[in-house]
Amino acid sequence: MSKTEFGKGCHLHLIDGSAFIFRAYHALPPLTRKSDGLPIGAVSGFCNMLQRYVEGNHGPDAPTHVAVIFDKGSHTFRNDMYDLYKANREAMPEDLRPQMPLTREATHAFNIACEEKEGYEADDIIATLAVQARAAGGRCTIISSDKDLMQLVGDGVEMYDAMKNKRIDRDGVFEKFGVFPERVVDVQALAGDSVDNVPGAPGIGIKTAALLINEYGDLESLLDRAEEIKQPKRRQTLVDKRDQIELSKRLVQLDEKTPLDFTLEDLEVRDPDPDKLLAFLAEMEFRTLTKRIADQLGAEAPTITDKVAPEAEAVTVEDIPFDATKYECVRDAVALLKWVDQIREHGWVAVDTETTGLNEMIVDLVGISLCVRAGTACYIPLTHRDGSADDLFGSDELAEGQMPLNEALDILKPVLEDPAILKIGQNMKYDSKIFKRYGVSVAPIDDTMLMSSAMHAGEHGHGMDTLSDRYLNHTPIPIKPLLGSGKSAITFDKVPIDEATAYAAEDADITLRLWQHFKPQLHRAQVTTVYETLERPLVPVLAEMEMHGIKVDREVLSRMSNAFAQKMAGLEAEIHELSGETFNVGSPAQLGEILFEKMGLEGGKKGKTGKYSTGADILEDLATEHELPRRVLDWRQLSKLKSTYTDALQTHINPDTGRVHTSYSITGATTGRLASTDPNLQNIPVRTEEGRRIREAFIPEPGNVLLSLDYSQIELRILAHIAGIDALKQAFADGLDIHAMTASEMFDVPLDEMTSDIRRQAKAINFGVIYGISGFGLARNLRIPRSEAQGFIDRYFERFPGIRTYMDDTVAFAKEHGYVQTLFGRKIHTPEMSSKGPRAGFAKRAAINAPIQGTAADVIRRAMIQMPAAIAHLPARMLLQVHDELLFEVPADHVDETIDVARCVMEGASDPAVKLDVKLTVDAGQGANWAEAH
DNA sequence: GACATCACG
DNA sequence: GACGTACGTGATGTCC
Repeated sequence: MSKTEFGKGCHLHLIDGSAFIFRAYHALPPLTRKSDGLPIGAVSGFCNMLQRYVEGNHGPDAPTHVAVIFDKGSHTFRNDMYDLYKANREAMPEDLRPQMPLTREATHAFNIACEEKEGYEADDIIATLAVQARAAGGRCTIISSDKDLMQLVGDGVEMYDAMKNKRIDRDGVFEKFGVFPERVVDVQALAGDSVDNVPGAPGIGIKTAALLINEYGDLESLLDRAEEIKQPKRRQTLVDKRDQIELSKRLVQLDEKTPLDFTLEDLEVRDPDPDKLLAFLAEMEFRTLTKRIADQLGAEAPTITDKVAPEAEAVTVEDIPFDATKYECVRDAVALLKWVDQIREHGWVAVDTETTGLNEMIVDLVGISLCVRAGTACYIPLTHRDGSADDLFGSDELAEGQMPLNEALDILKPVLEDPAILKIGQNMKYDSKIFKRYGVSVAPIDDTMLMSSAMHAGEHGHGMDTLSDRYLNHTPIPIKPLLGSGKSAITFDKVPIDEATAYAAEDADITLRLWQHFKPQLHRAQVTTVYETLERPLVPVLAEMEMHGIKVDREVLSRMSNAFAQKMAGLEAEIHELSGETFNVGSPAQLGEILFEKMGLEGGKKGKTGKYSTGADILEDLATEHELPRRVLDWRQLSKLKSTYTDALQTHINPDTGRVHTSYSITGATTGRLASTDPNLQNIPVRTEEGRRIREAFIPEPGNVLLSLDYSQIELRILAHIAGIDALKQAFADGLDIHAMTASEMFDVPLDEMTSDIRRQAKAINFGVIYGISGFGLARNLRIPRSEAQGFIDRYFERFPGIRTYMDDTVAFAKEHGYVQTLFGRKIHTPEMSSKGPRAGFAKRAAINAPIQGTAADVIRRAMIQMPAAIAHLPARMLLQVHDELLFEVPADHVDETIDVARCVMEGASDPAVKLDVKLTVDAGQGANWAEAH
């Protein structure tokens, strides 16, 4: 094999292997190999990091040479100089030790050079190679954030912090040390390092060290001229501890002449051997990663055994009992700092906030609970009020024994924002919005609610009580007795601190246990990708949209409310006149009596409660013969618009922001769709002219416009792809009117002779197909005889036989597996599939619909997740999502650019995970309000 | 709190 | 052969 000589134009990547391993070990729960219980969490994380590294290595700056460098053994030449070097290092965790050789194997499996040398630290090898690369005229990037390596930066050598996605150059080093790389060892020699047990000069930290070095030029001059230092204590230290400081310098100085038995040329980038790589991953039983890499390499994924070692399963059972009396109430900084230490030790923490209500945009923070391992949790009360005080104003006084809110946040903020510490929550969107309002940006996160949704959508809800009952066999302390109900209900800040501690700390304890239960299961359920690409990344995106809100013009709504009230009064009088008595028009029961008893109209009883049904479709039929039903329909429309929209929306305008802030439920819909609440901004009227005008109240800030981009026929396009209907695909490719095309195919009418009525019928059929069509349903929708509707359906299946195959296959799959899947791997469980009677029909249709609706939901989720970065350079904001539509607010002079970018993201949202046979098309609209934009 | 009704995709 | 149905949501008002 001929090797390219390393030289100008070459780019060497050096990966700090030990850093990768420790980061992987602390970021993941203690995973074990299913078949024999071998600990493999760190190996798994390590492989994922390598994989992500390889994936990201394309483009102009790709490396030509690469190696992963490891530490070997614990005794190095530095121990010979100073026997206490790294003496206070904790022993390697028991479950990490057996994983060390596996990480080397993993590196070989990826066909990346893997180097280590007895007696030397990885840092020395890295230093030697970096210097060699520089000398040969090439460049070098050290993938690590270790400050000990910063002395190497400069002149073609850079560092890259993969975690923070940040390059570190000479300026970056200066930021960290206050000196440029060539003086870093001098500063380190003075400042010492408690982690590595480098003594340094007592009482001198990095800041002081940099100051001294910058003043005297370098360490040697400083020590020689130490007598000139003005501060007596500092002078004394430098004089007395000269030997210790010089030793420290030798300890931190990297050895750039490590003898190596390989050359730079040996590190040339090589493609992995698919067989070897996949065999290793399969041996580790990494199901998701094996499959993903197999797909990428175009190779077949090896099968992975499903057998479970009996002893391996037994140890996973959680035996620690819940005990609310063991929870700690943290009342001062000293106690809190102990918790911070524990959090840093573990690398993760379960967090829960207690607040004065449920609206994150309004409520106040009352307390915070933390948990680092099952049974070990605390509550930090912060703003509890003293309700027990006798004087009248007692309830406004802060209760005794709480640390100041700001002090607690100052201590917790670095932890909550630390990229190396995982914050675990149940519905973290809520807590991160609360924290955000107090200036804390929580990241990175895991969310047990989203994990449950990824694994169990369709099986049950994902609230904490449900999950705890189901998976921990423990019923949480109910909140009701603490807060009371009705008029006498209190807010959490009025709950006595001891009761609050038991309740709040338990929530964090439960959350941590759920996480430990769920995290290893994500892999087994094959939904890690769903969780990591479609669920978790949505949290910050939605949090930002919700907090930003949308401006609503109260005046417009108020005027409409008045107009509606007037019209309703008129209609009500007419209705009473026509019926001959005054009654509550809003009562379906009273209306039914009048229509079907007093007036004797046709259209009998229905409903389980024995009441007459007076739904819009029934009244619509009656309206052809009588005036009263029409009036009632009109009244109902106005009543709906007024109560649900023009009145209610006003109450949702936030007094501080003047905007309306909805809340999206990520797990609300089983299919993966979002749901919008408080208020629901996904059902603002649009279908009728009067209703549509409500959208005129949704407006941009002055100088801005509202921008609406929506997917055209996304569900039908996805159906065409999934069911493989060539005629439909072709029609979309040709940009045809899809409903007209369907009508033409079905009724043999040429497109140029199409009538709106025939097209309308075809449209109903197309939608019916998406919903799991039935003759009855179509008949009712089109108001045609059932036999005729059945004829349409038969004909449709004749013309598009692929549709029937899709439906049959989907139902069969659901029956066999108990779930169906979207194109992106989201699973929707169908537990009702095995039931008998009418429920089976529902389950069937839901199973047919779920992959279509769910895939469309996945697509727009992907677009939303990409959007913030895509529009970061623009002054545009994403405000709302309405299933297939995204609404933006943008200054008028950036409209076209925003449309281009957002459309590009939306139309390409399925790439590269899924290659659709059908192009996705996005329509755009803009205007001075939502009615104009849509 | 169940139910009916109706707003959206 | 009868059953009793379009899929997915949330908010409101009535009535018990």
